[in-house]
Amino acid sequence: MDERYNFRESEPKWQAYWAETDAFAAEAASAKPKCYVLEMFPYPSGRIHMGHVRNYTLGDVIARFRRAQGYNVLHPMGWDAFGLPAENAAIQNRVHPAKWTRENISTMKAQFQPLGLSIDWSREVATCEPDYYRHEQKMFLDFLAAGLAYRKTSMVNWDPVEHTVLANEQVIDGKGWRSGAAVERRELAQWFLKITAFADDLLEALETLTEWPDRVRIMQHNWIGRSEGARVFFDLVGRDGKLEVFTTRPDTLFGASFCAISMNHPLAKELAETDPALREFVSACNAVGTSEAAIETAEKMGYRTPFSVVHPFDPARTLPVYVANFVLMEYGTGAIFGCPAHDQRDMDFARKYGLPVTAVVAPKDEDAAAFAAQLEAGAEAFTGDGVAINSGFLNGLAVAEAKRAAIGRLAAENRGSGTVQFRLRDWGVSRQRYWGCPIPMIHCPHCGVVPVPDDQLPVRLPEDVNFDQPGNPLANHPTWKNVSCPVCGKPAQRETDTFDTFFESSWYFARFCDPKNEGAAFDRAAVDYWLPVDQYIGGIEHAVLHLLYSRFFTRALKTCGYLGIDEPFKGLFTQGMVCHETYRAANGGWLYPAEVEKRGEQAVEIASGAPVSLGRSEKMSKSKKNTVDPGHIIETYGADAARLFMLSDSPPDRDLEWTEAGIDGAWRYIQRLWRLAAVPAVPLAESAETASVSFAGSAKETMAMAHRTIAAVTDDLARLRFNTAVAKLRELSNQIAATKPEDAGAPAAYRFALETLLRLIAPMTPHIAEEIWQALGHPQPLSAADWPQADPAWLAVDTVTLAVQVNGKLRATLEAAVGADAKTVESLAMALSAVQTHLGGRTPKKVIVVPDKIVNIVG
RNA sequence: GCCCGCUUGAUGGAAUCGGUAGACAUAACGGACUUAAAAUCCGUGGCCUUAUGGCGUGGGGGUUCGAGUCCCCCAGCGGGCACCA
Repeated sequence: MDERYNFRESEPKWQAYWAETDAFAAEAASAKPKCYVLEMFPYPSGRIHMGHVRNYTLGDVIARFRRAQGYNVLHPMGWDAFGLPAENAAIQNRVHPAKWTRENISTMKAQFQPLGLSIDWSREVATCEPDYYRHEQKMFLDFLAAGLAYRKTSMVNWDPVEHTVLANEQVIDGKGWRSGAAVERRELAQWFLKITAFADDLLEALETLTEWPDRVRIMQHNWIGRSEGARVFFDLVGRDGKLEVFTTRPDTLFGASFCAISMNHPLAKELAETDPALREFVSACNAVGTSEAAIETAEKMGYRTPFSVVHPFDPARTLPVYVANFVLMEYGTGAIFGCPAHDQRDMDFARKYGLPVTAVVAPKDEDAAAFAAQLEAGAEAFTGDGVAINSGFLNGLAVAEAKRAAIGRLAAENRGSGTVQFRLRDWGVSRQRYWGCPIPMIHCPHCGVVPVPDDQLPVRLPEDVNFDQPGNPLANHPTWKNVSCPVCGKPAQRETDTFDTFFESSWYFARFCDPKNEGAAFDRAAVDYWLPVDQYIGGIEHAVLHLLYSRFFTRALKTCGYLGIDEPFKGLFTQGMVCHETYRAANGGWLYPAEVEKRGEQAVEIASGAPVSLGRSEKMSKSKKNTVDPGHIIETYGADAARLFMLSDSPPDRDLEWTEAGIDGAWRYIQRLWRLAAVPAVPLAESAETASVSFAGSAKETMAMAHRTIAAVTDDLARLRFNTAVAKLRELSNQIAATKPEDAGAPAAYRFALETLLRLIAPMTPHIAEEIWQALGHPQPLSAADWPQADPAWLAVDTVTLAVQVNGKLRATLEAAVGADAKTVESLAMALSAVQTHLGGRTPKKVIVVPDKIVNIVG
């Protein structure tokens, strides 16, 4: 063996070997238990970045580890290939989105190869290809038939930059999730998927996802936003009809002093037609905007309509109806009743418009009359628990009981009912864009909207489009959209909207189970075998987008008989971001790390020698130029060093700070590992057989640590604690190097521990592990070797170090036999001079002995 | 405003059940080797201190023989949701 490890030779050699031998192909039929490991597939943006390297390295370690443990592993890769960047590239560079996308895929695939990932490339899919998207067109038609898809005209979020509609989940703080442009409200006819049909189930099933991070479950829980309450009908005074209101506090109905409706409420719209003052009020409200800051500072504004309503529990009382800027048409019924005493916003509104405040809940132990007087005079609403007062038949009931009683009376009198309201709304999937899956529907002037018949699928995207005019190229295409109606045969037009690209990513994990199937999306037996995904890995940014859509889609597919499960991802892991320090030149411009050289605490620009100011570490991004090119890193340090550093320091769910020192350290360890074999401190035994060898001194300790490390690393990898696994492997390396040749059994211990180290580290740094394994004379590759087993005999220890405390402070340690009884340990401890010194002659009041751990002498 | 998470040496982090705080690294420093540098090897390393002493896991309080870990209050940082009735 050479004294230095040459990754430039070794890494491509092993990658070629794995490819030639189909080393990572999943077995079709297997007696082994299955394990489906999946990382969120990438969008083919053009080049891979460090976030990809981290994501796919984490998945690869799990896949290789499980394979070695004897699982039939499915570890596929594909491309989330539809999307807007391809269209933007088409507009800017006059290159067709299909060409741009396919070239990016081949570039990125080539960039993935040198990472040495254990991927089954035979299952690769790209969602922009008709052999993929044809199946989701069929799924959509099945959803339509099952009542899970529908078309309606509604107010939608319109992104003025992307010229398309966005789903609620894609609007962040009033801005488009990708463009950052302020979203406008528009009324459009759209296709929707009925995600609300599963609202309760999606919420309740979060409990069963025990291998998901809590915060993702909480985020989905909040997003679904279930609230229990009541629907209440208020009779309108002087005209037919009722005003329907949703409330979570039917117990406070006796405290109602007004009703308020949204300016988009049918009653408000009707009134606006004849009331110019209301129209003026509406435009004043619209001018405020919907950004976070605008909403926070916006004043509660109301417009007094001529309408009033009758109180449901007291026909003698009427309440005025306002149009108010804070009532949303999209939530509940677009109308509320206001109870100022017990809702701060209603209180603010009542004070502003001189409406009465009546306390109807008082804390249990306070004087009701005094509390009510104080509340009604003040400006703070009381929202705590208590007992109903001033509330007729509800008086004396606690809040929860009063809610039930109020709902009971409403229902009995046909004035309302208990109901559950969700924040979640149906998923709008229409996008006015070209580079997406065509929605397989046809608009016929005679027959209405009709589905494209199965035998005419797929509806292919036409390639001959141009991007010279704004808007959707499909809508501007001269011929594509003109078809004959499949029902009546007369001229009709295709739907020119395409699906939201989250449609494709909502079922790709199922396609990987049977990726070449032409007749169907996938074979039922294949998904029954492979799904759910055992370990899914990706960024937290999809906590409510992709992950919620996929959970819905799986249920919808089950409804339509495609598969038999509810939850697509059994285990979910959300990895942290890859961050880097930021650099700014004197002129304020950002600088790439490659343009900066650090000299001690100072940093200077290499080209000019000018000082550079150091900024905080942030997520790598092109805009701040704090990026490092994965290709460059692999060329300089090799894939194993890059992978090792990705896994070493930070726990995988936390952000990782990429540093030069860190990758250097990983590189040095790779070389150190090589030297353990190439320049061994102890001549290696012929084989790793240790049963017939007797060990002493450092050799014995090396053996013991090797076995301890097997147990610890196996546990760490199963729990995705890669950083601590690396630490333990480094400890074992240190121990191997410290093995003394003169100690009995040293050659066997050295070889055994080294081979153990290689097998344990192989999932993380597979190339060098294979190389050394081969150099040690193994004819079979390490990638085909079994995972090592710790020998319980070596894990057993006969003595243990106990901490000795006096009054809770550590004063000494002592060696005792494992399992030594309390009396023995106590007398050993009392005999220690440090204990006697600190006791200062006092007699112990109490001695606590925790076997094999600690003795605490209280005196 | 509501919900969630985090806060440990110069730095990333470890401490899995309440039981020896700082594993393993990175940076630094001292030494060996070298003409020299790099690499490598050996060593030092929480703070204060004359210490066999004291203090120490964001701050304050509590429970406990014992708290980084549990409870209460507060602060800072990060994230999610938000005129949601």
